[in-house]
Amino acid sequence: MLERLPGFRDFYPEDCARRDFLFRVWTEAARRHGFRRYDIPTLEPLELFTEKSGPEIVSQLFNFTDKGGREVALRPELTPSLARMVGARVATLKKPVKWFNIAENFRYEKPQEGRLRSHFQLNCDIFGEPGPAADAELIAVCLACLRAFGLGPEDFALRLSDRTLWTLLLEAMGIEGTAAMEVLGIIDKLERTPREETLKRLQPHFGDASEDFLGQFGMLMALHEFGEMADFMRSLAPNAGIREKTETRLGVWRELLDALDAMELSPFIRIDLGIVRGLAYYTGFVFEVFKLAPDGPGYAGRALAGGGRYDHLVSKLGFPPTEAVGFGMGDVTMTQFLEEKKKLPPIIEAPDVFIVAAGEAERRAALGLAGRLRAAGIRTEYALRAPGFGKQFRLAGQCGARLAVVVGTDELAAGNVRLKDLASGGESVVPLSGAPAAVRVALEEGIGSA
RNA sequence: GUGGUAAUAGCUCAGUUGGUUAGAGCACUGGUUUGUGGUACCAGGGGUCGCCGGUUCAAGUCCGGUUUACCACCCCA
Repeated sequence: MLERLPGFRDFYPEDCARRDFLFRVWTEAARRHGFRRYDIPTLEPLELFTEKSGPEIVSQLFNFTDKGGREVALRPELTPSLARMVGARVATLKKPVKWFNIAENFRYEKPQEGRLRSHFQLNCDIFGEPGPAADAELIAVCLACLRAFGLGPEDFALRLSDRTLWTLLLEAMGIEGTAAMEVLGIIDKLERTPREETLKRLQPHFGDASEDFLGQFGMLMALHEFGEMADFMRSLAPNAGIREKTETRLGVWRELLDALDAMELSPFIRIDLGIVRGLAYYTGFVFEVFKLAPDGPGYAGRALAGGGRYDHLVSKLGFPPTEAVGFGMGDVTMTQFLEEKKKLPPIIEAPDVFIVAAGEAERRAALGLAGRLRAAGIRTEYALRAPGFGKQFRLAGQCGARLAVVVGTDELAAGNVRLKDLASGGESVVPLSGAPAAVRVALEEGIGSA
């Protein structure tokens, strides 16, 4: 038997209905925040991804040589394509550019929980605005995309961190450039790495003082109040230059937190410098959204969403420098989360009416009626192979139709059809010619059983 | 890429120390029912027991390999 490729999913109608629901909620949330939808090709030149992430990325791509000899790859993410689109027209696009997209992404990785070889991702990005107002706006739409499902601060939290602050901290400790990037990488994995292993990795950068530095990282990451964090950062500044840069950055923090507070989003925000994110291209505020652990204060599972500022990416791809901030949110983890929280509504795919025809003679009239009802926008079903009368009613009940329309011998002879409200059992007789209008009224008001 | 666990009907699973023709519930199809349903009753279809090989008189059951899935790593959004 032929099987699916590993890491891919079939979507049966009920799965598709659920996915449509997810996408619809996301789309509406994004549009409410003024984001416009764009789209990009599924297949891209391989170079687009190696340019951004280096040649190692190829091992994680679905890539091949096409019939024209081009090296191509299925997109693993859409940020590079997006940066290209924006970069190509950056001079004429009205700023800020606020765009969103929901698309399938592919990665050649070993499939595991919450992580397949194909998944759909919502992406929202803002280009052309360097100030924290853009970060606040982006965080607002990200939170909205979760809240729109009925999830609240008791369900999830956004952990907010800052690459700029980390860079300053490391600079204060005498670590800069690529060494700083490496240390950030170690910090990124701190939560899931044993202490001894972390110390070993810090050794090349801090030598015998590794233990002290790790202690300071730990203290910083444990601070979740802005005031405490600010004091801690000030206390570490070794000279006036870094002190001034730190003070400036803390001012930007204050602006961001103030905007989030004004939008009444503070209950969702946790200052948490433990987040640095693996990607090298992030430059400023970064964040990840986690579901809260059912018991206790911690977080559970894989990140539901993640994002941040990446001001250098567009220029790195060869376009004019353009500030950018964005986030992504995947359908796999999101669906799991919604199921867990019972926030997926029952999917109703039932027709509005089911037509019951008495016999062959009535069937022509029934088909004609079906056409007219459907033209009037009414979801209409009937049995393709007309079984007995009782059987047709059974089908009407099973499919969940709200109304049965009976095209009966006596009714038809008088130019009528009979409507039956399948919930109340109430019936009424209406003229065949006026059936669509009568059905519409019956769907809205129901038919009393009296 | 490494290790652990698992794989029996569309789904959830049972299947004794290896022993006749591999079962249940749900789902599906038909009938009871050619003028009243969803929720009654009866019947039916559906399986190379993931795949390949081995041990044995005999394998769903034991052994080896392989594929896939899940879990933990590695890597990474």
